[in-house]
Amino acid sequence: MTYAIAEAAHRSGLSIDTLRYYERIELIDPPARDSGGRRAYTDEDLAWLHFLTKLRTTGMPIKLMREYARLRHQGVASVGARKHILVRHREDVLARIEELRSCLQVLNYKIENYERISGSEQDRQEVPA
Amino acid sequence: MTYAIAEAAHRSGLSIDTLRYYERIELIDPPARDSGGRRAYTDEDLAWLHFLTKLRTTGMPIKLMREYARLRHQGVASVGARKHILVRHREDVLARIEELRSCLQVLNYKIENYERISGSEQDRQEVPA
DNA sequence: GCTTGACCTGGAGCGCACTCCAGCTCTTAC
DNA sequence: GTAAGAGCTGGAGTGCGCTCCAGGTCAAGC
Repeated sequence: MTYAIAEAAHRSGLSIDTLRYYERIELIDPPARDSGGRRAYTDEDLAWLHFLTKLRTTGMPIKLMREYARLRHQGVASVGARKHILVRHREDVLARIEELRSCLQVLNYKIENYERISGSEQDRQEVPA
Repeated sequence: MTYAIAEAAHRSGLSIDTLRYYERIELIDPPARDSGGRRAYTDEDLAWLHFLTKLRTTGMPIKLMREYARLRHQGVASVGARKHILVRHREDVLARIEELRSCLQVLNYKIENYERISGSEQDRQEVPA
């Protein structure tokens, strides 16, 4: 089973242009081509794309994703290096979640404040900032 | 108490250039100037900057921050609109946290997988993608 | 056999959020 | 009074991650 680029785009949630872009910058291997020279993505290609989108979503820079993709070509010899990248990235993601959570508290505080202001009729007594 | 731009940069965690940039794009009001024409930031300015950095950290686009800053000038009349922005943004942040969490599971799965591979001596039997 | 539509390539363009630069002024310390 | 250093302005440049475009090919349906 293979997929034309439009279908691969649909399934991966990326645009057609982005798929070709990812290929150009060597994030993904050039997929097979059909008789007419068109890209034919396999399920394996899609699985890799799916994983890449997870890395992107979590904010991994494309440079590092490329590094990871490069290591992948070296097979089992690079397992340690790849694991290292993912473990470090996991730390980044956890830190990011914590950061968001801490900002959330500020947001909550501000929102509560607005509720107090509009709840009461005391005008013009807004807390600065 | 006022602060020179270098000190304001230090305290806000932004760069001097970014402070001037934020002023240019009307994210912050032009601060007072000292006798020599140099910017003199107040504690209130810093408090606003501090809040802005929270919004930035949580991924609010600068356009929306500008809108928020604009509303702020309208005083109490805009409290509803400002609250609305923050409430919507809070939803975005919560959704983002959930997204990160879900990606974390994929990451964990991959890392465990790598641990199985390098733990056993079975080479070349890597799960695709 | 001709139109239509998906796909192809190489390369240019874009939006965002800064970041840097040249050339100037102003204060402070010697 | 002069040299150093912080700050000033307007404007150009940067890096990232796409996104768009022109001009062409190819296969399928009428």
